[in-house]
Amino acid sequence: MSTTTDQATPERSAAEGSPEEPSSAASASEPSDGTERFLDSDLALQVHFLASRARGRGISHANRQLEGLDLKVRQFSVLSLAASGMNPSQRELGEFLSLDPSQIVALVDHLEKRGAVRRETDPRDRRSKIIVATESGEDLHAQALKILTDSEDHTLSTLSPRERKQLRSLLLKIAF
Amino acid sequence: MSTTTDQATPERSAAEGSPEEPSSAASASEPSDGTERFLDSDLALQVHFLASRARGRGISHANRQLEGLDLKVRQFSVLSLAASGMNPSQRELGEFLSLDPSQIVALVDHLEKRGAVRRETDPRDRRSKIIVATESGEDLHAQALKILTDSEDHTLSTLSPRERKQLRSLLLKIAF
DNA sequence: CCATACCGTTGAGAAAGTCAATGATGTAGA
DNA sequence: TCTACATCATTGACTTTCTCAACGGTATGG
Repeated sequence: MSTTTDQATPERSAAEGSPEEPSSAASASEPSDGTERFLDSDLALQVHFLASRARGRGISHANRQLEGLDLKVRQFSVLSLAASGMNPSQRELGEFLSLDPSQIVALVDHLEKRGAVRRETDPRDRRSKIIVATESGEDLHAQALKILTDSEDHTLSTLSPRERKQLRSLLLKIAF
Repeated sequence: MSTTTDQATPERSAAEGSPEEPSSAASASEPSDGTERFLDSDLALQVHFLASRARGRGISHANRQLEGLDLKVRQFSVLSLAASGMNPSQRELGEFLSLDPSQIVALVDHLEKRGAVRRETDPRDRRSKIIVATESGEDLHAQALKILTDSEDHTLSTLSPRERKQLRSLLLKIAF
């Protein structure tokens, strides 16, 4: 798909004055800078590149929206599983989130100090620590989930409901 | 545009004890580990999570396959655009790859020392440096592209050709 | 000529990722 | 039972990646 009237030929580069500017912190977005001409490169065909960009945009936006809760997507992912009622251990958290156990420690430490989660020694295996959300943690999670849902809705705004479903389904197939 | 808060880039796949081909006689279920029970969590519905995991797995595998060329996906992305004939400037590289200009400097420095790319001052704007691949750089790119194509083929092995096309199309829509 | 904006570069510090080692605990086998 | 080995959370050291501010060289518009 090409909505560009531009071509790959390096003819000129500065014929347009200054398009616009990121006036303050509001609308803005749509980083359609002028690098769309690279969409024809073979790099742009690679899924890892597209996934990286999509992910980057999504997480970036989500993190901005979460600022009010002083929470990051990274922390939310742990909190979310802790609040899921599925009683994940730290090792499981690491597996599922593709994070090193040492990072889980730091994440849980942070959330625990904040009073959002609690470490509970698994009675069946005292080496293992089950991470569960506190009441305020569940509160926080509910608020964050709402914000993230809206954020994702924004991120996927160019996709129809059907396409969104397809996207999730396809990603799920290759994510595990 | 500068993305304010962004998250990292997990490039590790804890879920892989043995790279290579899974095969084996085992039943080989979806998740390599045993954390599939979390697929019902609301976290697993979030596109950013799925994209992160998919991306992590893909890049991780790709990087392993590229080890023989002593090249990383990150470096390839710059080399690829340099070898595209589109004469990208460093600023454009940064925009397109969502990387800070300072990171582009480091990446180009590395590739230049290796003799894969060359900095050419843009005659139209002497502030700007056009990055072009050398002959050996184009060679390297060709080899890497082949490896990455195979790698992606492996990463997307659970998807039909039609689904792969859909996935690229959907990601493209939300990546820009 | 001057003010302003942009490009690449440098440097510093924060965040994230990687890896090895350790204490506590669990498990299987002699 | 005792013993060897594996697993879990944790710590610490280190590398990579990210983010931001500042600076010199260059362009652009008065």
